Amino acid sequence: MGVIEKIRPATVKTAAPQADLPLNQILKMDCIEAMRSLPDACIDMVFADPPYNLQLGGDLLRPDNSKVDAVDDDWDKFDTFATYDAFTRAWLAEARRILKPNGSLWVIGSYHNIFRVGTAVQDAGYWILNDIVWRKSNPMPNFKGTRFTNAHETLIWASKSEKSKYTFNYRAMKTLNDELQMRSDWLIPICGGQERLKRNGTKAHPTQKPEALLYRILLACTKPGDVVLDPFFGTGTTGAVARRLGRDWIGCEREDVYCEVAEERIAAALPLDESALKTMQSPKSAPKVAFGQLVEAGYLTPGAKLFDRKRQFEAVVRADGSIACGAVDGSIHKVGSTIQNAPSCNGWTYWHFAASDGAMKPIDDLRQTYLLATEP
Amino acid sequence: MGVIEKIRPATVKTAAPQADLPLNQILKMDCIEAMRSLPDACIDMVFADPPYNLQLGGDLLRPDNSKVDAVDDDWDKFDTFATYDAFTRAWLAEARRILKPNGSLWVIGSYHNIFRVGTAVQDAGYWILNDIVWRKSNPMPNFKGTRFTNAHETLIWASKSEKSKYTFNYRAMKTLNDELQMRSDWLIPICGGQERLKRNGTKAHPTQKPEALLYRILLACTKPGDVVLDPFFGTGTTGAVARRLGRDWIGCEREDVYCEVAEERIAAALPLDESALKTMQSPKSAPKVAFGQLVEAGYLTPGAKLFDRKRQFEAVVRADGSIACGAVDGSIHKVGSTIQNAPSCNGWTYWHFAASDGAMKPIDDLRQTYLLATEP
DNA sequence: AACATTGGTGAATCACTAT
DNA sequence: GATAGTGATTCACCAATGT
Repeated sequence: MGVIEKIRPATVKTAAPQADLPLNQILKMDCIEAMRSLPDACIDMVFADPPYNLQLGGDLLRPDNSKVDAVDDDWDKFDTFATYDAFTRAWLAEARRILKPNGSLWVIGSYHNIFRVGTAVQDAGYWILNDIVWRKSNPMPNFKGTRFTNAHETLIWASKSEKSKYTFNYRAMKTLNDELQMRSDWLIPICGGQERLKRNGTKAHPTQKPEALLYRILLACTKPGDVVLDPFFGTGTTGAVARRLGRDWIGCEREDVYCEVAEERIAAALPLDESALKTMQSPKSAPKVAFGQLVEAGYLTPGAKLFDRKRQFEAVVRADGSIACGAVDGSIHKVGSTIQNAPSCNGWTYWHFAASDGAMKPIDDLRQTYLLATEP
Repeated sequence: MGVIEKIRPATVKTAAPQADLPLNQILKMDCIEAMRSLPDACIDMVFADPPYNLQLGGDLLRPDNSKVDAVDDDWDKFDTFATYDAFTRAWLAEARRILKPNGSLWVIGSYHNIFRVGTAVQDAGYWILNDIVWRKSNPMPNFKGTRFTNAHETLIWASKSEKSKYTFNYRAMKTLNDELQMRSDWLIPICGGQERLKRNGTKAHPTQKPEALLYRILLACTKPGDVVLDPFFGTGTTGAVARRLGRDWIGCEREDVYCEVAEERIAAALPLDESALKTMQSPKSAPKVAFGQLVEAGYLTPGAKLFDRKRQFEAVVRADGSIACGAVDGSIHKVGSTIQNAPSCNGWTYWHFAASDGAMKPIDDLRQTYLLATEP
């Protein structure tokens, strides 16, 4: 019997002062302008899929309106990069302002732009937690045979600052990946088939992202009820997945066509019910049990003997829940670390007791039994 | 039969004025100084494995309390991003000067530094051709369960300029990859076992790269007789592979110990061993599918019901790919074994879902469908 | 000889709470 | 803010030893 059964339901979040946020809406304007209309520290996650190419076509902010003669290729390139960098730094700064202190940022890009974005992320004060590789199971081939098949895109996951206590649902990710830690390389098909949104028979958006990608991101790094903002909303993949997973969302998008498609799509995306939303929890969210409680409750009698797995050490349980091993005494953890000369020790798994059948079992088993018996 | 045999003989090169180059030698000095001693446009490829600027905190302990041997060498320490950027731009500029017009650059890094390096590569006038993901088959886990397992590093491949007629041995790569185009994600084990160089019983260099990685790079982007320069030579992986493949090399390295180890190693010039060849020839990973992927991909919706063949038990699919059957929850395998009180259970064949025609089908059918749809 | 068990390790930005 | 206490946390591969 595992630990899972003991997990309490998600604690109810204290009424968030978010009543004035434009939740679950598309702000039909430039993303920087849109973010400026929001208060500081109100967003749990920003997911951004910014323009990749550097052919800006007047779309983006140009710090000064000077026109550069495209005589020198290198200079022209530099100007283009500088313009893109300025735009990137501007939206990243706004995004960081509206992020809560423990909020996090996801950005996706390809080799055309991701290095510039990543540098700007670091310079803006974010703290990179991982870079993630989206491996496409069905990428477009390199028709000319001149390069390697460009079969992946890169995502950056960063917290607002180095000290942030960001959300990472470790256990849910491990469960999702067949009880192995989720790695930084994800194999996910590109968006096609029924999922690919069409408008007048052609694809509605050139770079629609697969829902599976957003699903994993939101499941990993947000909690139900969190607010996710997407500055480049497009056809609303972020909104659709957020709604399904019981997260609130805010989108920024200037193109009317995209907004229409996104609104239809999200309306059709049904939220999951609460039981389906539940994910595997880490044992640390289970109520704590002090070793002394087991003694009080009679699961172990004062005077009982505890052993390490190899029976090299023997300790005696005392009435107050401390244990003594030779001259060393104290908590199960402290004695364990002292006699091993280790910096730390989890006494629950280090110490064993002799069960009625003579087998040695970790005292953590007793804790589980106690939890089962005392859970309301 | 390896791939080597398929390589065409070197096309006759126009009399190369390279008689005065320090071929197949280690220049025992700072790499910028070393490159300055070389003439313009004399190198076919630069492969660089620069310091990553890891910025590690305190010690990291494994679950068994042993200490992780961190990279704490002085050569990896930089005060600020600005210092690191200046260093990066300086060596990239020298490297570009000594590259032939059709030469190309490879750089490897992790999320700590690769974004800054990539930005500098673009700003220096190089033209990025691909970014390549080295997926590690055996990375170090994330011991604390705080992030995704950092399971890859990133390489950038760039030509000297946009107009360069760079070398890409498309046919050799396709042959190496079972007659499929070589993709931008490469699965290669980290360097260990016999290949890992030791000095006094401990690793000679903290970040020795696997020969398989260099093998693929040199095979793809150089011709026999080409000159490869490595500004951060370390223990000479680049030199060893270059020699085996009939390429000339030049290394830059300041540390005497690394130079000694590298010289011995290259002199020994071991032929590729069988295991290394195998890793290079069969880069495809086993098509393993986690149950959670089916949920992410929409093959099963959270909230869907699963049944055993006799419909005695019913379980609900949850968002993270766990299932819940009454009070029991966990993976499809664990829940199956628990409710049957069996030591183990193959969830794929035990659990069934109701197909659109009402028939009960094992979820393994979904896995097969998914594999067919996503097989790379 | 063949197989099972144990121990070691790899470019890592690796905890949280109460006092 | 610093310190101390509690206790959560690992995958693949290789080498050496044990059965």
